[in-house]
Amino acid sequence: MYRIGEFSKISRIPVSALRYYGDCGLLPPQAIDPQTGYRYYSAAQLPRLNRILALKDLGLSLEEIGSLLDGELPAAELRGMLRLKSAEISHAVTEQQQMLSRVEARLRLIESEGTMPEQEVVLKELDPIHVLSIREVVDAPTKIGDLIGDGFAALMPAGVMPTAPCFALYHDPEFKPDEVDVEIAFPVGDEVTVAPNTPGGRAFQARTVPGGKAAVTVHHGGYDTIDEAYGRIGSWIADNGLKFAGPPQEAYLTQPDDPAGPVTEIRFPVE
Amino acid sequence: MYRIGEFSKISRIPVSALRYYGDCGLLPPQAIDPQTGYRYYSAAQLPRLNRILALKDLGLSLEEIGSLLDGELPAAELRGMLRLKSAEISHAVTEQQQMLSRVEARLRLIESEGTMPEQEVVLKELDPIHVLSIREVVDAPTKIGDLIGDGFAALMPAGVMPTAPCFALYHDPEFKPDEVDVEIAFPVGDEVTVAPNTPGGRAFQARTVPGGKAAVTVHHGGYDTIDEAYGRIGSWIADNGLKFAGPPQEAYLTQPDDPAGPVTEIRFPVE
DNA sequence: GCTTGACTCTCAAGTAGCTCGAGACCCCAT
DNA sequence: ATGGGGTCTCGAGCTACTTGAGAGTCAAGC
Repeated sequence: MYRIGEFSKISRIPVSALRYYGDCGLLPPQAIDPQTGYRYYSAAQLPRLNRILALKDLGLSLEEIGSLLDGELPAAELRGMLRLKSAEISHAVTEQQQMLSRVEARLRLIESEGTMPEQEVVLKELDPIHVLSIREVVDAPTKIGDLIGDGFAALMPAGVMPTAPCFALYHDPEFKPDEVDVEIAFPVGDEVTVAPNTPGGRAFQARTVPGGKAAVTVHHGGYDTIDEAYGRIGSWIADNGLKFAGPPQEAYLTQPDDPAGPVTEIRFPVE
Repeated sequence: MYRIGEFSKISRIPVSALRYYGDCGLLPPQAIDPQTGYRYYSAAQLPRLNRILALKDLGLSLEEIGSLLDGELPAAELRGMLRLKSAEISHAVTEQQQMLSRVEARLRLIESEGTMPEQEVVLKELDPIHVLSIREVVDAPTKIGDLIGDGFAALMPAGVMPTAPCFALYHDPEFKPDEVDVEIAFPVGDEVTVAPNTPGGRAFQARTVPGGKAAVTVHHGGYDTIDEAYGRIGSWIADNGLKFAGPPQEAYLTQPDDPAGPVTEIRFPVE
């Protein structure tokens, strides 16, 4: 029978960890002196301790280990657990590798630029969103503002309030400045399916814009400099080895009269 | 100005996380109503939030992000930080991969054996340890017990108490049952350098057994079945792609009169 | 028998990055 | 005035321990 310090020395596990394993029932001491509370361990407990360590080494949590050890090892269950773990770990590995490649991309970027960019591109998960939208081919990007105005003008009096900032979807496979196929979407509750025509006589369509992963960045400033944001997001997508997966979106996050200037969010569905 | 729920919707960050970022100074709300405590955010804060997310995505902690953002980005420091992170992540990746291969080795083992072994092999870090030792070539493994007895008989009267269980080192490059080159080591304090000869007339030598990683398992039971443990540890080392790195050790963890039977720990320095 | 120093005990708090819940307050529409 | 949904603060919970405070224990030397 060893005292905890000696047992710690021969097992090479810190005293505090041994106490912890004891307290949570994983490795109770062989005996506890009822007078002094001293824990006493025996060498015969090393196999159990080693099994705990080995399972921990496989990435199992102490709780999982406990149920395995006390459940007398139903081999099938252990197999299932390990298969799960294996999937989990290989998922973690690919995630880490992606993180590594992101870090390295960022390092290259810093070495070439000498500094960090003002705006970042991040990957986000978009929820599917139900909208009322109008789609039209316009001959100049500035007409988009008019479309939005018309849309609001039709919806507000009808008592339909957008539930999130409105946004545009660009359906052109490539950009043509004098023939833009654009859809203006107003997020609304799921139950809203009809709306009056716009002042320009256009009809709303109710549909659900699909969700999924998207590369997202924001542009802070006038519309004439928005190309920066598009350039940034494009090279980020390339750097991270992703692919376009749907029409890009442009969300208008500020009121037209915001003193801090307009803020636009650009979202490219990817992968 | 958005309330926290709206800002959460457009940033797709949970309210609780926004509050947390605000509380720890990373992203304080643009304004807080002093009457109600309501937090108000503006779209102009999205760039900062995105930067936080991007840096978090690179694996930086919130504290590191804070110091980078508030320290106005000394590019050199950021570079250093990222290089550190990069090394850290690739280290984590190789560790995870090793864990994965251990899990898969274990899975294979279960599929072939149908159950889990009673004893485990684990990798531990050995500390260098100062010992008094006697080395001799004996013609039968059973003579090792006599050597240990002689060693104790010499040390105890001289007031030298071992500080840890004594162990044997096997110096043979290969095993020969009738000619075993064995060293019996008694761990002692650093300051102990001399001891009387043993009853058999053998001289102690003071030396430090080097530390390092070792594959460790314990054998519970008589010496005649210790081959199981050697077999186990040998195949474990092979399965995990390690190499022997020094003479194996056998530590005797129990007193000869322990009612639960003897317990022996076997350690193979590796890599 | 007393002191000293090493060891051990219990209990509480800290770690990172949030999430969740309780109980109270606020805002807006009817 | 009321009701429902949003928001507030504060505290606990998550993992696997580590660290520290304050008190009790053990063995050896005087």
